[in-house]
Amino acid sequence: MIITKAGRRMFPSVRVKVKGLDPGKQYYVAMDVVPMDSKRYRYVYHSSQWMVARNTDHSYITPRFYVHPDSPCSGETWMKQIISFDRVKLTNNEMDDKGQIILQSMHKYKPRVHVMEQDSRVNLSRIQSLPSEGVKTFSFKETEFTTVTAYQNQQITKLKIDRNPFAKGFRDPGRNKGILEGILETYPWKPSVPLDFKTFGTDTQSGSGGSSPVTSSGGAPSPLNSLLSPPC
Amino acid sequence: MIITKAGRRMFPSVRVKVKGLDPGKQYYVAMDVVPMDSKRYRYVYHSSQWMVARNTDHSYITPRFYVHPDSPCSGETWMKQIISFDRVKLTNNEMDDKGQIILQSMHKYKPRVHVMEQDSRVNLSRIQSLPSEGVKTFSFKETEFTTVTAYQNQQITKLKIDRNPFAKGFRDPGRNKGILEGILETYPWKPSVPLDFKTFGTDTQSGSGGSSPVTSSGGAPSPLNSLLSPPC
DNA sequence: TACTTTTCACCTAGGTGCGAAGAT
DNA sequence: ATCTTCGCACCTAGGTGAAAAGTA
Repeated sequence: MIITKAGRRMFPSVRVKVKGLDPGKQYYVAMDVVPMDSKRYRYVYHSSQWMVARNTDHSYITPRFYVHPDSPCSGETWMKQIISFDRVKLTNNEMDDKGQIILQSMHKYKPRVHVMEQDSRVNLSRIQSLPSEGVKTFSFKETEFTTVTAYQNQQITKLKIDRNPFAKGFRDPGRNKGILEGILETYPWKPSVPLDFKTFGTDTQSGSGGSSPVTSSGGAPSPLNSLLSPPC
Repeated sequence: MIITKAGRRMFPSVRVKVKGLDPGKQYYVAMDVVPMDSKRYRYVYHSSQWMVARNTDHSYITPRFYVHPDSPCSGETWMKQIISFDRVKLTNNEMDDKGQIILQSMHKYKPRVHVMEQDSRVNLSRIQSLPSEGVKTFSFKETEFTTVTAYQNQQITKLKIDRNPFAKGFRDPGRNKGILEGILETYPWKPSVPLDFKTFGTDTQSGSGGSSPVTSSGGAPSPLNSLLSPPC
């Protein structure tokens, strides 16, 4: 994943579905990115793989949280939409003052998604760490990535150019779809099983099914629903 | 002010400063637009003024609220920034389902700003009207406007073209600044006295001073301040 | 006649990878 | 030698009033 001083969006972005929430309760949904290890990597071109370049980077920085802009929002609303973190920005600037997620280049990371009830009456702007109760954390092996300041691999570059609308200007219209393209179009980008607030605990990986059918109840819409417009 | 089926931003937009809030408490800030009367107007070009065209339009629609996207937010944060409603959109489509503010063309309106404490434990998505306590409402004569689907007055058109960045393409670079331009540049667009949550009651006009100096206290910034990023 | 709707060129605002230049 | 930064052309996304066409 590209990181820059000014901050760069992730592509593809983290997108999840959630179930098992109480439709009437209010929740915050947030994301952070944690290191897989403390190793620095380098990409070996001729063998097309990442190798350990150096070990033990010190200076562990407490990860920053990105709170989903729809927060806080009712369980009902969270559950009926895809929750997309497409505005998260990654930076390598340790002095960043724009609340962006700070990472080191040439390292491996894993995004996490947190779902927390609002009514655990902690003032989110004052606590030092995530509350230990009323929070569920999810992550997926499929979303692990390596940070770079410039792409190391032609296939990744092509993937981004072909899939990211903002890179359309670099697309090569003359060429037929290659092997990679074929793989991409059938690849299951994300598990079809929604995050289950009731079933999973902290830092659990998904993949197998959860239970807890979604009770898609519905408080009657009121004239003032627009108070939280767009519907939230 | 232009209104369209798809929704049109206001220009200039409503912008306020607030003081007298409890820095530690959480507040919602919202805006709505209420009719000045139930009259329909027409613009008489040769006398350059709006005349009553017809009286008593029935079908009073409950105004929609636009909640400022930073809501909820601490009093401390609200008070240290200009609160801008530049993303509000006005529409003449009574069937609008995007939460936009619905108005009738050729009528006169007045924007209002509401500041309310969060802890009045009403679920905002379920109540039928604004709570009667813990809410302060402000409005300003300077912000009254008449709705149109096309400008009726060349001076207004020129004003918008000259001041709205998105209308830059229509600017006439050859012409010197006219009389209107001169007036505009010295006009006090908004009162310099911030809204005082403690002093004013419901639907009060500003203009004279309020008391209540702002105690710009400051809870020490915590690592998790970014939980509400951008700073809020 | 008196408004409203639609389409359009022309903007602002900002997200891409490229390639040259910079840094260590 | 290896990684990072910066300016750039080229996009997406969407906010303007003009002018033509629509409505009643």
